[in-house]
Amino acid sequence: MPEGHTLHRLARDLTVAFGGQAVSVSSPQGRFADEAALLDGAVLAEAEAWGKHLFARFDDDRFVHVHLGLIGTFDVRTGVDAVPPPVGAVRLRLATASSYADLRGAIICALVTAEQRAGVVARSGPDPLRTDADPDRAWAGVQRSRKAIGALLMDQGVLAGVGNVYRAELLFRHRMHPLRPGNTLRVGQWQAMWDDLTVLMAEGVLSGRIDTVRPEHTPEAMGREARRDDHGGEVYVYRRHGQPCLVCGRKVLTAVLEGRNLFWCSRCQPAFRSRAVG
DNA sequence: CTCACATGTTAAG
DNA sequence: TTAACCTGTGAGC
Repeated sequence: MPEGHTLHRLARDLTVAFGGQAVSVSSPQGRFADEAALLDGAVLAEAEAWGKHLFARFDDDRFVHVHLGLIGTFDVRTGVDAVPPPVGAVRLRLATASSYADLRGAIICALVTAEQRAGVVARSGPDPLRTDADPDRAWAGVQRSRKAIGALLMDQGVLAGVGNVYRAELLFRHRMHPLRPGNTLRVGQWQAMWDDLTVLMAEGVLSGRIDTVRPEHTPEAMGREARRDDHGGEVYVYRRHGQPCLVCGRKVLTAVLEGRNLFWCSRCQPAFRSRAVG
């Protein structure tokens, strides 16, 4: 679940549920108990996402900084008759009379200052989901790097919010080999990828899923049987290794790059060949 | 039921 | 490079 779209969706839901209200803050699991006591009863002004980081702003410019990591969840429930007892290891619970939100398994849950929040933002690249994002900053990071574009897309200091699913799918949609060096891209290629990301991820915020298959390639349009992926969306290559490419039929390949699984089609995303020699 | 692995990142070795 | 975070899902027995 937790790529950038998930965090932006969560920020929206938290703001709707708690924005402008005094919130009961607790830590049933205990690891956030001291901080929760300091915040208990304070007004939550708004929640905001920056890449995969989430910040909930409380009175006096205090922020709860959350990063879900790989396994974290933050469940927001509104319109309840009564707030139920916590289930499992709830590190942070926000609650009002009619809403509650439970955080479990997060890699970061901390009470931070505005300065600390600004530091996280400063270390992040532009976020395609933010209207104030500057794609040229990301291009600068891509253009000067000899690292693979498949690694740069996941580098949160180059751009913020892309995870393994969006990486695999964006590269497929642009027919780009994951190992192509960043400094071999043309600016037009990067602009097209960035523009595509802003649309795809904004759709992801609305739907809560990652859907990347174009209408002309859906199973229905291709006369194939419909299919459902683990994560609930329709994708071209993510975790489809060994299965036929939805466009050309060749087997989807997989490899590990910097500790993360990579997926691509060898025919649709041919290896990049430098023009420098020969 | 138990086990491995996952849309992520940091810190220790 | 590996463990930790410690949830959720799917595969396999």
